[in-house]
Amino acid sequence: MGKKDNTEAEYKILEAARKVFIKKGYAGARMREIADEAGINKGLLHYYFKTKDGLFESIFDELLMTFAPQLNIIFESDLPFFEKIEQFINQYMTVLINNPDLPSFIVHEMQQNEEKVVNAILKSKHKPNPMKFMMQIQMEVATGKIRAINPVHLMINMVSLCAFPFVGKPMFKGMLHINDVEYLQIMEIRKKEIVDFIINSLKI
Amino acid sequence: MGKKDNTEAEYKILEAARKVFIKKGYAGARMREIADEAGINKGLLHYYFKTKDGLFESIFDELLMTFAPQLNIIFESDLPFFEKIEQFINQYMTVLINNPDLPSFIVHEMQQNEEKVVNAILKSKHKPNPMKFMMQIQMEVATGKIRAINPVHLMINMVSLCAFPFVGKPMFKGMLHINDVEYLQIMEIRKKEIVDFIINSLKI
DNA sequence: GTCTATAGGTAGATAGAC
DNA sequence: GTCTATCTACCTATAGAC
Repeated sequence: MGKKDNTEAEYKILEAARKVFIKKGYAGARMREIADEAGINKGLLHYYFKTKDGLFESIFDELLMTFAPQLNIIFESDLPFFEKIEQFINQYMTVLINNPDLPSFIVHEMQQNEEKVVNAILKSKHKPNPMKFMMQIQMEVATGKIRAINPVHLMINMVSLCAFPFVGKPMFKGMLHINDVEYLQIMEIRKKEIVDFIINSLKI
Repeated sequence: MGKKDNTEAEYKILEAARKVFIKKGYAGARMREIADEAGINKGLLHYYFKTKDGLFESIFDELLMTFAPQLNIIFESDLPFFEKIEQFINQYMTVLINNPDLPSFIVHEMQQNEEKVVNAILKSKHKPNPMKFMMQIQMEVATGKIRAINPVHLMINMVSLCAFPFVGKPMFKGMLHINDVEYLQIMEIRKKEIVDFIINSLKI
């Protein structure tokens, strides 16, 4: 077997690493399992990525960026208030539906290495900056467009209503006695449910 | 050193195991670290608990029970609807504020071993059964007491608004530039914020 | 019951043939 | 570039002294 396109092996390794790390977490993942998943040899992992830690960082940064820019859409856009909320919910839920196991992975690894991860986010050019959005909320309150509400909690509410159903998927699946496919269908319907829930709560 | 009260050593081990498992997760926890945390020898762990897996199960079942019975309070009580919601939010948030690292641990380990954990819950006498509560929601809608809302999503909303701020604590702390003490203060205020948010959303 | 010492297994990482 | 074989370190678990 001659030499292959090196980008292909590297790509297969990254794909496999993403899959295994997301499923098992950093501590639970095995270099052996990543190699098997990629269909290559264990030694080759260390040829492309010196250490497990290096491989992890290569994929983690990329995964973080799957979420952070989506958050910035709401925080920094100039849309009218209710439209901004609706667009954020739809867009964020779509990302989550397409990556249902990602939230659990992110929050777990963030907790394992809080300062390291938080610093990585803050240094990133995609750093979430909710201040503009929270000021817009206060403006809406001040001008009587919505009821008085604490901007910090409204922001937390929006993210929580979208993200937790994916983090707690096993629990809700068990309580509702449904399978993965049915759960994702519920999440699809949920886009509109969340928007209605928030908008109704904000009306004067 | 003579023999000590055996319940004391066992208690210290369980305390230490709970702390280390919650912080590091099953895969990341080390028997050595648990022994050190308990102030006893590594060999003694295996005297009281044959295996790491056995020690884990000893504490995990107990931790699960910290949450499930609280959920049943809302699902099975006979309180008027809005009072039931308020009591649930206050009670559940109090549990979470007193155990802020528990949600991340539970959801991560549930995902690692979904069928095993879900079966353990379903077999438990504290099994969460949201059916009664969801039927009450439908009754409120039918009698025109609240706006039309999907009971499944209202139930998910209530849990999500309480639990996610703890799962995503590192993220929110980073975004808001605050420390742990300040974060818990926000969570204390949040009890009322969540109740207001839900009640306002349900009004006709 | 509590400790020390160590066995047995497996993980990440390296060396070297091809 | 890709593989096999192996090293070293660490982790769980056991054996045995006290």
